[in-house]
Amino acid sequence: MTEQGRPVAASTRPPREIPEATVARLPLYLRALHALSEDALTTVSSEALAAASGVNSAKVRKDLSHLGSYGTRGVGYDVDELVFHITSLLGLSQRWSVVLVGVGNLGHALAGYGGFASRGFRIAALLDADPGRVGEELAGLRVQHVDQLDAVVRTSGASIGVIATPAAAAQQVCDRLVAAGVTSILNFAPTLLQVPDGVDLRKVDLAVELQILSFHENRKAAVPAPVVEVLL
Amino acid sequence: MTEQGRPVAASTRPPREIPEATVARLPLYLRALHALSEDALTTVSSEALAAASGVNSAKVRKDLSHLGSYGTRGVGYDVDELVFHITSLLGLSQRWSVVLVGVGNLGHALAGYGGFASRGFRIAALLDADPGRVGEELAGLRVQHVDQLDAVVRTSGASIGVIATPAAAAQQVCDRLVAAGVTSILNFAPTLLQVPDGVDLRKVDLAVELQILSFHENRKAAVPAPVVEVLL
DNA sequence: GAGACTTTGTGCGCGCGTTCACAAGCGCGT
DNA sequence: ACGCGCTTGTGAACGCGCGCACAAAGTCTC
Repeated sequence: MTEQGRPVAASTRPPREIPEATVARLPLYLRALHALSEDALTTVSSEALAAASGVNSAKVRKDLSHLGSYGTRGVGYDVDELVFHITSLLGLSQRWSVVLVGVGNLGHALAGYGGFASRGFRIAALLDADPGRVGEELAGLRVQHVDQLDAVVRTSGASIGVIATPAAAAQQVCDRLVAAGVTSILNFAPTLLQVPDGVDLRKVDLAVELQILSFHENRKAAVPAPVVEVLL
Repeated sequence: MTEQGRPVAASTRPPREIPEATVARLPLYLRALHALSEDALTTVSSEALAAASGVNSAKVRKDLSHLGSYGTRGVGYDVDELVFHITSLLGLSQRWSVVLVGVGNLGHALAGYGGFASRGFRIAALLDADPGRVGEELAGLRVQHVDQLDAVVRTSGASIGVIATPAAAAQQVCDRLVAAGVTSILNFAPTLLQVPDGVDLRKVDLAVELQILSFHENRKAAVPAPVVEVLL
């Protein structure tokens, strides 16, 4: 976050396309680096960072090489420098405003989740379609009606939307968000959303995760004692 | 779910290894199929299923071919038959008991999340380390102290554990779950967990998802107007 | 100052997953 | 009974990402 040793002239250029798989790991590195930083470590080897992030060391080196060469052979990477560059590449040096739609169980949890604020995300507004929930105070914010969506997005300048509504309402909320100018959406509703080009969409599906576990659990139970035919 | 046309002798064999990528999509197909089923459709083409699941039709066919050939050329797939086979392959024809550790914001949301019960997952117990939370009633269950973990897992026969604790406690909880016999873990804590071989581990990291969105958002803002050097 | 040691950066081969494209198969209409 | 049209199932090419292994490059010791 602070200034590093030298002025470093040409290093600002984000060299080219960064592989999506690398992007997905950068937050992990960042988290590990913050932990290392709190332990007052100034440099870290790819091996150590790999261990702390749960990946392969070669992968770490290749990933970091994509954002320029900030390592020193024989030494490793400067922790603060890496933190700075990853933070800046991920766009976390600015605060993003996030609009959260759907204040049910999950929405409550998300609104109260500390991990958002700690990484530069500011919840700009909470919205819900249920009049019974409008006005409720939550995480220092007052829940507003979803009809306010357009106005709220525009005045807050939010470009990220989080959908935590029931599946049936998700597409409509999504459309409204897009229409209001949101260009990145994180969807927790268990449904397929259609977004126009230029809008990024990520999905977190809790039920799917459990079902994948269930598959493997089923396999574990079936292989040692192959009692599969009982079903017919 | 019901019996299909003929007795079908050799079709029960889950033919071989199913690619992990396919497994991850099966729940999506299942969801789409349930929707089709409610619309009283009896057959579905790979094209239609693909559209409903948000994937490519060739991928759908290849995925479904991994679980045996249940399609009819010129017609498509029998919806009920597909539902039956996918359900059974994913192990959803039995109810899995799930132990949920950590009843903070996220834990509350998870406990109240309907998507679990609707797919054959039964929350067997809620656990928390905070004595102030023990005894609280939630989703029809009483929160128990985490010291009960071993006993609860053994008596309920739960093989799936969900960790929704703070990061600092996650590894310890994980170790306890494994020691008690849990063989699949879904981790919501933002930390790297170590598990022994034979234990499946999946991770859901809300902060990481937002940071990935932030990266793309940052790119979108940077490319049209390349104002990146302002930071130095 | 030179050599030994450490660690980065990357060229390369491999395997998985995606997609195209098409032959084989099935039903329906005539 | 036969052919037409539709849809599956899959062979094959492609591309991405992973991980090994090593040369390049820097540090440290003596």
